[in-house]
Amino acid sequence: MARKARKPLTRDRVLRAAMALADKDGIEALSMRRLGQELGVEAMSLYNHVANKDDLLNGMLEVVLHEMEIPGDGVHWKAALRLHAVSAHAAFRRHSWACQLAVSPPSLDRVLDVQIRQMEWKLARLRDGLSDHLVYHGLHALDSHITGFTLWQQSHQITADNVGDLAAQFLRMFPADEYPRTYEHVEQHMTGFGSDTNAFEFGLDLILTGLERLHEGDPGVTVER
Amino acid sequence: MARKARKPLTRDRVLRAAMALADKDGIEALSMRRLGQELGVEAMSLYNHVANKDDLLNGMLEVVLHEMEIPGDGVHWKAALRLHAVSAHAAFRRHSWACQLAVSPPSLDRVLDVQIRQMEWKLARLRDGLSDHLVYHGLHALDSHITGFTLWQQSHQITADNVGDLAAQFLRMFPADEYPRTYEHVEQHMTGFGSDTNAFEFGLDLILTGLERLHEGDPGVTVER
DNA sequence: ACCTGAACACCGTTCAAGT
DNA sequence: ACCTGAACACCGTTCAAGT
Repeated sequence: MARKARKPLTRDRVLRAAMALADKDGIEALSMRRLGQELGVEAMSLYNHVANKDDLLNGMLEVVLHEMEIPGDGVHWKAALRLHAVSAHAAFRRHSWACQLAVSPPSLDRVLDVQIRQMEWKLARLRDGLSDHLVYHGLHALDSHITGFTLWQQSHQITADNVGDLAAQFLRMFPADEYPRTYEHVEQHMTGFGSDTNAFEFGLDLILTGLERLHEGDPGVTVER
Repeated sequence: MARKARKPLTRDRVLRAAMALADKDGIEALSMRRLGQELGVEAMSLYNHVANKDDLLNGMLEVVLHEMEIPGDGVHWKAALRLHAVSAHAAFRRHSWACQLAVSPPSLDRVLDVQIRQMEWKLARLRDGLSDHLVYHGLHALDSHITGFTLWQQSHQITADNVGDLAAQFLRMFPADEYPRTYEHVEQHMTGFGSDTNAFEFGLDLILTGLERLHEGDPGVTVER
């Protein structure tokens, strides 16, 4: 039997293993002991490559943020922001633990470089098409949609292991006569009334087009200032 | 000295104490041992009134959901949904731990009655003004804004104890020449360029007005179907 | 320089034992 | 019926000790 030639432990290898574990078994399964085990090492060894667990989580988030697309300057501001938002959503869906981390950062006293660079880019592109006031609120609307929709979507996700329970509960709790709208809505979800990818883009377009309309001075769009 | 006449422990008293603790010290400070201590009882006693910690968290969330306003039938669908969304946002802000719970429920196999009733109401009101297809996506856009914006807002919250660190880091990380837009944006936040309550309503109005426009067959609003 | 074992202060939860 | 003490199987993290 071949002797297992263990590769030397590095911060990068620790991060990758942690991401793989979180992707597979969920972020709640990621413990220092379990991660060490996965790497064939005692948990305490990890502290040679990572300051602590928060540092580990921060590092994992950083990798995911780098997976998000930043279109070049040739693209129109609205299309560019749309592309970025869609790729951000996709990255968060690939790593279901990441959006949670992005929105409730383990250590509030650290901001990642990549986060600031993305923010700067988004603000610059918004400014290409909108006034100061709309840029300010537009960033909030855009960012909150990216993370908010993703989290909301995850909370409604039906995973393979709870689909049976949910189906049974569904019939018990949503009787068609008592909750007709909800029954219909859930039915629409199950019959593919709208695909999941389009749901994200639907809200995204409401925001982007709404912003553009406001900039054009559309009086029909009422927003207090 | 007066003998402390301890009120009998009930599920309700446990829930209230847990909420008070989470409101004060954050959800991460809420442990069964700490909660028992707060109630003058051993942690194990709590299991007589609560099935387990997930049940406790579910109960806490339920109380918060009941704090959200459901306007009567006299109100126009758009105004009614707006009022509900604003009151939901306010409830989540009063209990900063609740939105996290709503969006990543501790036990996925349980849906709260109040959640279904609210969903039914929202769908009915949306249907008062919109077509089937818009109701379907409209609910997603609305719900994801309520929880998503709140979570996003919380992640950017500056609390009293980290304001010093952030101010220092701010100057170090956002040099005006390197990140001019971000610098300006953060400055706008600090000088009250837009108040926080309006930020939520800004995005809310983009969604509600956008939905209405789509229903009126506005060709300028491009959304794939 | 990196890894380890033992230890510390925490968790949620069970269960037999008390009243 | 309700509360408790001891215990179990977990956490993150420290630190002296090994190589």
